[in-house]
Amino acid sequence: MLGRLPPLYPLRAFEATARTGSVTAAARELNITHSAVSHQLRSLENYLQVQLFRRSGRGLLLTSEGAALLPEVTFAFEKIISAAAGLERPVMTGELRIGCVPGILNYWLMPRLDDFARTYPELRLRIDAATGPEAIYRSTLDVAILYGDGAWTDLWVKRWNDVYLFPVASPILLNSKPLRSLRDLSKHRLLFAGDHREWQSWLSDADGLSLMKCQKITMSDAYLTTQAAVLGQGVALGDTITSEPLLENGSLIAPFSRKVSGTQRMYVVCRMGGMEDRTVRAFIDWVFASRAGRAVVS
Amino acid sequence: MLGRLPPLYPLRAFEATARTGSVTAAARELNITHSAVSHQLRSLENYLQVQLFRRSGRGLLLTSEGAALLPEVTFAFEKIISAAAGLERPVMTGELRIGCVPGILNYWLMPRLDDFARTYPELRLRIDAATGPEAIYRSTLDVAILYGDGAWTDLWVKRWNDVYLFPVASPILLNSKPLRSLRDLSKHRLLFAGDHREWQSWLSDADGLSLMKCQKITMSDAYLTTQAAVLGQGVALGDTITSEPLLENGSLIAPFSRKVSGTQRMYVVCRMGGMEDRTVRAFIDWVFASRAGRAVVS
DNA sequence: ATTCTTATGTGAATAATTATCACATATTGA
DNA sequence: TCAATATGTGATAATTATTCACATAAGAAT
Repeated sequence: MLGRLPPLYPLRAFEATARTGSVTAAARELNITHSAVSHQLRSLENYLQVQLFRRSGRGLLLTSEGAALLPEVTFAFEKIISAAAGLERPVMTGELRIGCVPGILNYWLMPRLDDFARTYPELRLRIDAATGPEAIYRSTLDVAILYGDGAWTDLWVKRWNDVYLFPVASPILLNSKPLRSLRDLSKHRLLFAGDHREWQSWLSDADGLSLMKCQKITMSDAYLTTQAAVLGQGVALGDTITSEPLLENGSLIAPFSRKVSGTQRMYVVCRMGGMEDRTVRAFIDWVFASRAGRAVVS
Repeated sequence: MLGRLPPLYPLRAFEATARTGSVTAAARELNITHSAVSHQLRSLENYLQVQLFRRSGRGLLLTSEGAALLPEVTFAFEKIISAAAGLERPVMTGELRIGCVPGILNYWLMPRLDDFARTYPELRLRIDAATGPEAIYRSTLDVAILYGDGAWTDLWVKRWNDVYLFPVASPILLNSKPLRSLRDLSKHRLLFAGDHREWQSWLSDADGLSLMKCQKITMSDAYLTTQAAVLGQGVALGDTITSEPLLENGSLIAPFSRKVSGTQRMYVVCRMGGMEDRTVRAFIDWVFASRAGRAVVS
């Protein structure tokens, strides 16, 4: 190995960017921010002293040097991936205990679980609804997808997805009782998950109104409010992840386009050394690879 | 790129270790410590959940998994190196001004300079003896190989080599005036470079003696004392780098096997943004690749 | 056997790199 | 012209890589 290897992570950023044709797409693929990719590209160009892209405002274009580099690098990385994947190693066996907040569990995880389970047929899966990390601490669960502030001590935590909130209701309900303006909301029943903060934040973002005096029903979690909304029981605050399939198949309608970001975020969590467990890591890798905002499973 | 890339720097450590068959050799090749390589290997095995080496005390042996991985990875890295090297880019031209402490300059740099110059035929080189970083600050020099404590502010500094010191003298001198024991030293003339600290440290390491009362000559740098030793003028403190060729061709003899490490070290230095200059980086890369302790140029 | 020398392993601390955040800038298209 | 979308950037945070200082282990040398 006489020559010198260029910095490898910048190179991987280049590869993904050049292949997808976009910094943003590369960032999504690599599960990092576009900012990180942008920095890496700059540092690679600087290191190689070659311009790899021509910037044209909104998009990038490979220069001839970049175009020459891309296939070689793609090939090399694919070689590495396949070599690493092809290593003989024990089949994944044992039990993996997964926790998940109810909404994501029903509308995101359940429909995709088959994909994961199929990959590790020898793995026994146990799925539990969980709203906090307690079961992880207690070692009753190995991994969990949770909503919160991410400040759970002594746990391995990684941000998974941001959540954006907007009102949703059943088309049947809206048919009988229209919802065209904010004012109309007061004629509806509002469905609260947990506390009132999220609705409050949406309303105040909408026009500075605070909670209007209309009927309110509070339920323990977003899954229940969403289900209630589907059944025409009232207007819930849906989120980008759980409501997506319901909007798509027509079970729900989003009468307002305004979205506010949730007061907290989605995190993937396991115990401190948990990532050393292959099954845990496999699940976490899969969760990030299948992450919302990417290709949707039909 | 569906699969996931394993951590790349650990992978590069694996490649070098597996290819050379030794952690130490890999570390030398990568210009990092064996400790770093060892850590990386462990973390790669841990990540892949595969044992890549079988440890047998003093050496390593590839497992069958490791053996399967090696050629693929070597191939991939070579592909990357050749692709990066093959990029169209301007020939290196202009002037590169190199400074070096006199001893290394004469006994290490000079004999190897041809190798560097041949690689960049369009580059005009200017070589100066330099004992400190002043000329770098003044922008009279672009890079330098210096002896010191490395604490030069506002400069890019990287440790190059440690230096070990031991007495050296001409065989002719020793023929006429033997030097078998420490006591014999007092009958000789000692040659000091700069200050007395280095001799003092060797003597105190040898038997707690401080500077004995024998004749002393002080010269400005180690090149002069070494030359004086070659000419039979006395006993100098040679170092591992500069004395090596002289010991090899018989111009000098090291009557004692005891070595002490120098009070300071060798560093490669340039101005802060200097590494962005391709010629500077090329030289620094070359200096580290040709570093003492590696293959010797005949 | 005992010491020397050479090689690898390890935990804690440091250095360096990579990634994020919070904006800024620029382009396209409604 | 104003959103909406995409990239760029400096400052900061987080993560990785590397060193350090010492431990361990096995051949080689005495």
